[in-house]
Amino acid sequence: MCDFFWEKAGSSTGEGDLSDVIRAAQPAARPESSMWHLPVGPTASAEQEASFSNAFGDPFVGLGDAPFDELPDRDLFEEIKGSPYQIRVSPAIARDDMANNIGISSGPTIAPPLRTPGTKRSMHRKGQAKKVVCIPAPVAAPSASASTASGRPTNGSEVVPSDLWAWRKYGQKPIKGSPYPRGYYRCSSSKGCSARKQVERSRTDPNMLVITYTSEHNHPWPTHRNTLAGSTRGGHLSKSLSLNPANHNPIQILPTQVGARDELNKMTNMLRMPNDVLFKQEAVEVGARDGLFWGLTGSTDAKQVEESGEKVMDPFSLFR
DNA sequence: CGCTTTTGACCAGCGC
DNA sequence: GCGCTGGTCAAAAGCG
Repeated sequence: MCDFFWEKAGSSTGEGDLSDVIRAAQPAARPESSMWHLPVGPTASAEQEASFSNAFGDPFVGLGDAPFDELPDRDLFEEIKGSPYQIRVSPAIARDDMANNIGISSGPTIAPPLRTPGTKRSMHRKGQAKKVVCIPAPVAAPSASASTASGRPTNGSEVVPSDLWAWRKYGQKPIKGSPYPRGYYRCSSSKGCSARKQVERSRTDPNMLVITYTSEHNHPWPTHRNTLAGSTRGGHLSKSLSLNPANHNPIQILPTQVGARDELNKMTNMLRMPNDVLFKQEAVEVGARDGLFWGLTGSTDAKQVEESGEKVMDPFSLFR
């Protein structure tokens, strides 16, 4: 299972119902909407893959605050279906009782979020901006899975998707009820930045990473990342996925941008590959290049774009 | 030297 | 008040 949260635009209190979410997602009202897409899971059917492919260029599904404690009723679900924003969840994490309660299949196109009880602790932190995203866990090469780039044993640490922000790990704790530890990261791009993120594997779907972002960055994107000394932050995309739920990244791949369409077609073909590799690894890269995760890019590419002053990213540079 | 990760200790909130 | 749990701190050590 992967926990889901609905984003209520303009609010970080975690309050509000799903209707607010849908209305807030209307393009006219929120053109800058930085919605997130939940990739179809590894068991996607051809039909689901097609739906996934068709999602290129679509707005993405919103995630964020407001724990969604109850399944939506039929009317609300119809409202969701009528919205321009589709809600996709991994079939692997769509519950059977969703279908029973709402009369839909647990396909990828539209499904209600999971029941997310929400811990008392998480609930008591009122007023703190929080975004939760679920992504396919990057699959590291065997040689890299057991140790960091610096050669230290990782003691079970995740291969954490990186982004343009510099994160410094400051703790790791085993979480009760989960076989996987949770890593704690803070922004090291700027002193005094309160941005934090937590990374853990979904306890019921180990192929998914649950990343919780807390607080916003109080500074612009770093012009360059800090020294990599002692860092595990490599620039290799197959091990390094970037995502930016704060939607601060000015570098985005859009289907209409030069070179992007061919790349998207390529991704579409990739998505038709009926194997786990696609969804466990390739889909991550597809998501990265497609903008399924906004502003995904390797640090090198970001630097190149920045230095050249261009805002259009060369997707093929990611293969170099 | 300045950065990183690792890891045990410490602290605070919550339930009983 | 006590114990459990999650979140943070800080020392140690490695890397470029």
